[in-house]
Amino acid sequence: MIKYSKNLPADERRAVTVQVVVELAAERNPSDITTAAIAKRMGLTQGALFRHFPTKEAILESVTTWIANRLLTKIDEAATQASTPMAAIEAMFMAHIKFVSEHPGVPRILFGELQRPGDTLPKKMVQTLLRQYKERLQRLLDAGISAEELNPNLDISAAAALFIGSIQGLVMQTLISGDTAHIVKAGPGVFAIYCRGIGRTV
Amino acid sequence: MIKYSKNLPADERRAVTVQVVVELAAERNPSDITTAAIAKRMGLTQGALFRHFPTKEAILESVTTWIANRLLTKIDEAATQASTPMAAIEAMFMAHIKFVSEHPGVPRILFGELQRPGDTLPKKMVQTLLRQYKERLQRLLDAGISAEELNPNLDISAAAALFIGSIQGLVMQTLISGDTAHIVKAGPGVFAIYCRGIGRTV
DNA sequence: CCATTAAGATAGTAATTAATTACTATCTTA
DNA sequence: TAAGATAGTAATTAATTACTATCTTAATGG
Repeated sequence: MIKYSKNLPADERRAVTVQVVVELAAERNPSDITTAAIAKRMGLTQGALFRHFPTKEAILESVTTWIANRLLTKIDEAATQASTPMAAIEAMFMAHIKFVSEHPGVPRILFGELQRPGDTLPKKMVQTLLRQYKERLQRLLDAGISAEELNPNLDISAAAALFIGSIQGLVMQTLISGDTAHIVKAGPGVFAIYCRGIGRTV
Repeated sequence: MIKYSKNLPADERRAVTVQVVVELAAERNPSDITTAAIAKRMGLTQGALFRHFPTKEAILESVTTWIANRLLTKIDEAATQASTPMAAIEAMFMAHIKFVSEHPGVPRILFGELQRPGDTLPKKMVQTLLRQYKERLQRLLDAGISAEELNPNLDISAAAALFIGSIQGLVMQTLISGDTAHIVKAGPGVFAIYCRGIGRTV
């Protein structure tokens, strides 16, 4: 396993570090992740981390960048393959819950960053990510109305909020049950109700 | 202000402490709240806290108890005043977002506790709260189907998850915008879509 | 009005944290 | 294969954490 290799090139070490943080965030509250824990998971000493990142904050910045790139790429790929706006919204939903089920730490990291007081760089990055996410969503919802797939009187902003919320609700469910696979199983049922809520006819 | 009074009776001091934690959770990540910060907010020294609570964990237990009692009472009051199951669901939703807008720290505390590894007492208390919440919800949804207000083929479990998620989505929105009043303004729009999603006709 | 007691202040503790240090092992390449 | 660059180690730092022991003050009932 590369994760336990020593003397990795700096860029690989940084990449592995990001992965380890995402991994640890699946197991505990992201704000409880210490630099010692990150290093230990890689089989490194704590001090070695600071050869590759100037501060702990810089690690979180890299993690946020990875999440943003990865998530937006995944949902864009899914959406572009769909033929109708409604199909694109569904594909986006499924791609998102697949990503989250593969990386259960991700929503915790995002939610955690948003809670931080003041204007830290990682927090602003998460806000940017969610803004971009919302833009894509609203574009699709607009297109769906134009294509007469959706309720013409739909409140676009509310529909976007509920879309994000539906995923967050599934995340809550997995936190209650402790079963990360639950989100994929329960996802379609939740989306069906959402779909009915924004749709043209029932 | 009672909060800054000295020499409060022990039970009052404990009550004030709980309020202060809820207050602080609105401003920062709940897991970043230190005993020093709690004491400072009350105009007390840090050591004085431990006259009233044996451990920090015990403070969190009291906070969770307060939230559970308060939230369940509020939604029960709201639901019992409604005449139809659907009206009760709506009243429950509005009561919940009102409570959350008055105490923005509450959903953060609940989400934070759920993330903790292992089986801490506060975590189990939150799981119990959410289970009780879901029970009430599913009872109302069942009644709504019987009363022919709701889609007879409704996936009750998914509908409950989406209900909780819709609130969580609104919370996310407030975290992005930083505007706690937003949740009350945007709430009805989100609920309208939810309502359409579970409803019988459109 | 004073003695008792509950509440709080003061001044600590040990453990943990992110970060820094001087040093060593390993890889690359000319 | 020697020299320089890169990656990691081990020990230590100052700050912060939850928690405790001891002293002081304020409220209250006889």
